[in-house]
Amino acid sequence: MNLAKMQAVMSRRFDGLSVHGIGFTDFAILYLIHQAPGGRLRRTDLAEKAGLTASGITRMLLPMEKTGLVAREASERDARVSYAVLTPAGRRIFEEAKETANAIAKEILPADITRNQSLTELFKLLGTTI
Amino acid sequence: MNLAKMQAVMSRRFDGLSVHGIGFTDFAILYLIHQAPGGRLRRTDLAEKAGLTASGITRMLLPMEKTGLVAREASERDARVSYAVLTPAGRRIFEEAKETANAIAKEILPADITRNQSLTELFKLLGTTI
DNA sequence: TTGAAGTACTTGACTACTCAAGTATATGGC
DNA sequence: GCCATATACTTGAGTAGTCAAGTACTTCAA
Repeated sequence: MNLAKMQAVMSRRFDGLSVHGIGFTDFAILYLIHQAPGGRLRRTDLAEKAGLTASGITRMLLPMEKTGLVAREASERDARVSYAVLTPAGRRIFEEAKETANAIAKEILPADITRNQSLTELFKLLGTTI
Repeated sequence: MNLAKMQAVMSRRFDGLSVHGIGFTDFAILYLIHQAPGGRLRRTDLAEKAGLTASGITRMLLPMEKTGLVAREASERDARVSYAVLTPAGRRIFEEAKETANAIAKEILPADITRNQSLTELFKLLGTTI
């Protein structure tokens, strides 16, 4: 229950990203592509990292391709895979949204560093147990 | 990102509840009604506790009313509110599903108590900061 | 070198929500 | 007593996913 509520509160808070015309998941996707080696990610890997299914990624990326935030790039080695890359517009929106996201994160997390630390520690913990 | 993934993994794990014919949110709803004082909850309060909107509750409860897990109870004082209560069938299913949920939770959480403790502590922490 | 099994992705049909607007009732100040 | 404002809930339309099935390609072993 706490988890569901927490999740609900989190994504509600990050609604501030909508000023950039993107949602929380879109931001996550831009982030993941941005920091991937070579600035590109196979859709399958993107799905795994974002905690979605492959079909979820197809559907999320469709409007993002239409509005020109991300683009497809074929693989030279494997005709099945297509990479997701950021367009210049996508990079720009991501940088802007990152500022907003950071501001929101700072607002949510207390200034108190010890708390912040236990938070990251907690996430680490959850990462290992799941 | 971690949060989204964690949430995804969690609800995937709790798919085991489907043997009882209910999902994770349904279980949460049964739980919340069950442990409410008087065994009943205003739909609004249920929404707040479950981290949903009022309309989300309306839609979740609709099939649960049809299959006879929960029922409506009018308020004597306020004609606007209707309480959600468990039917005998709902109570039975809840008790059965609780066993399953506990088993899943034990499987997910490590036997190590210190970890478990920091987990609950973390949740407490998040409760205060959000 | 071919065919069986596996992987990457898309699509159709569905679920579980959300928000905005609407209905019904309650409350508090005048 | 009556109106403005607020609260509880429902409903229509839309979004963000899921799963199962299908297509296209790859790999590997006989």
